[in-house]
Amino acid sequence: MLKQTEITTIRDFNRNYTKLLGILNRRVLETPLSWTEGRVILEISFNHDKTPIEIANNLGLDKSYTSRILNRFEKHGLLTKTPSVTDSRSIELQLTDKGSTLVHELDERSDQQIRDLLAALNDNQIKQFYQAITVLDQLLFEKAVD
Amino acid sequence: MLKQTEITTIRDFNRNYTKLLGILNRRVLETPLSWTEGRVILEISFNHDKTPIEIANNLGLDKSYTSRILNRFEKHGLLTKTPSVTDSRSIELQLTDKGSTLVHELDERSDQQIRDLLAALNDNQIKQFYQAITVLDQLLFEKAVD
DNA sequence: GCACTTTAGTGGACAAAGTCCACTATATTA
DNA sequence: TAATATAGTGGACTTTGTCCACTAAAGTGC
Repeated sequence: MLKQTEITTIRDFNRNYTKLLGILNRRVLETPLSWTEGRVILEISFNHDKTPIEIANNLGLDKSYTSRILNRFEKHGLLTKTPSVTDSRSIELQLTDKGSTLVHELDERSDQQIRDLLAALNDNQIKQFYQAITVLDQLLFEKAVD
Repeated sequence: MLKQTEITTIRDFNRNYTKLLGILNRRVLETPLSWTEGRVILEISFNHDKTPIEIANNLGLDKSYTSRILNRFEKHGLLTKTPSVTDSRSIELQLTDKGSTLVHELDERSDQQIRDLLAALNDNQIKQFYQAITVLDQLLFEKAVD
């Protein structure tokens, strides 16, 4: 099926690509947030997660760890907690204006990360890149038919 | 150049892809080594690094941190250190048989990671995947001409 | 040769990130 | 109603990584 040289090519690409993204991510992270904190606040914003447990589950984090992160967010005025009306063991999270502003900033930096990634390419190459990404996305994440 | 929707597609792909690789990596990491330790021992083996400072530089690690990792490796019989003949401040590293065996095991697990990645795809899809990876690799890492 | 600066490796002290466990208070199930 | 499961929290801990200072050996300019 796959030759050893092809596996090696894919492995090398994966290593190089994740490394490159990691380097570009440093710019995204030039914020008060750590990598995981960034994922958490984006998860709250983007997926409209309402409770700590959802976030912990969706991101695969320890619930205790998540709890502490959310406490820090609250302390820094990024979100507010209100008791859940449907389950009084639970809590609902709302981003404050400050929190939303930060999310917006992270979002723009992430967009910039992509532009940086492609900065050295010309229009035709960017088109090729996008098409290749689309192929991978469909194959891995969208269960495209043959 | 890039539409916002395209940027979002790329961002989503990057997030999903790194997440998926991270999950598959857990299997690779079912060894006595942490992620960074794995990178270090592979670097010693693959790039034939001979000195701690080369490893620290190549992997972007703190030299103190690297020193401690290498000490652990020595303690666990994965490598031996010999004084450099050309620079007596420095040290040359050699993997022991045990170290080489571990590298081989990591290598096989990494290959298996790729197979797992593509496990749900049929032959034609695997071919498409490989071609797309090749395109990305050339565009990002091989400075291919237009 | 001799002062000066740089470099390789190490360890102490610390910070950041993440895990594990126990606990309380609710909710769910039988 | 009794037993069990779940949400959230905090204490204690480990792992991971950073920063700084130090020694000993090179390298550099003269």
